Amino acid sequence: MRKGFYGRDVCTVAQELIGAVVRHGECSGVIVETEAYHESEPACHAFAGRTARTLTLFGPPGHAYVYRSYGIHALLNAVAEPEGVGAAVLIRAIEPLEGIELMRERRGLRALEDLCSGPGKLTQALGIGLEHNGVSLATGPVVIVARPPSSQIPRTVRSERIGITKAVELDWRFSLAGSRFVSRPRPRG
DNA sequence: CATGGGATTGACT
DNA sequence: GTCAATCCCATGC
Repeated sequence: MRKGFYGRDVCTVAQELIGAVVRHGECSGVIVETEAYHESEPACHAFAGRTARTLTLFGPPGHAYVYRSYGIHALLNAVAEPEGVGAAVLIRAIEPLEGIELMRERRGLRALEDLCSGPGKLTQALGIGLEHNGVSLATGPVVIVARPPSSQIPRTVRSERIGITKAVELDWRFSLAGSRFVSRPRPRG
């Protein structure tokens, strides 16, 4: 992504990441679903302030924040807002693009729609783990690349975030309209 | 130091 | 629809 992309309002970053490509090694996919999290609202890990766990959330924008969820899954976020502000965009689903056979091996599945249609699924498919916490998304090994400027601007749908118990009223979930690679429950429309 | 809950998934009824 | 698996760490005593 261009310089300065991540250091802006986290919702803007979340919406504009739809259509970008995330890549790790030979595997890649188009981002079709994201959620924004900000230190000002209680669903965000940064809400409680700086801790050992959330340190990268407050670090420079454009780096990966990877953490373990429910003791099992690694979830991939892109740190946003200026350094010192705790905010990140959760990558919730991607449309598989390259390295699909390797993704199928890692996931133990064949169906394209099931490979990366969830935040824990896509990290497993791409081979992303806690060891990638803090890496730069510009230099890798996990990178996010902008969609071609000539390509059409993706039509996005805005809805409530998934799986949280606090600040559920905020419409901070963004997904690619009509995509069958979005996680469930699907946004209305 | 003990405890409890979580930005989930997959297997099963 | 229900439910267990499994680990990090924030919180409270």
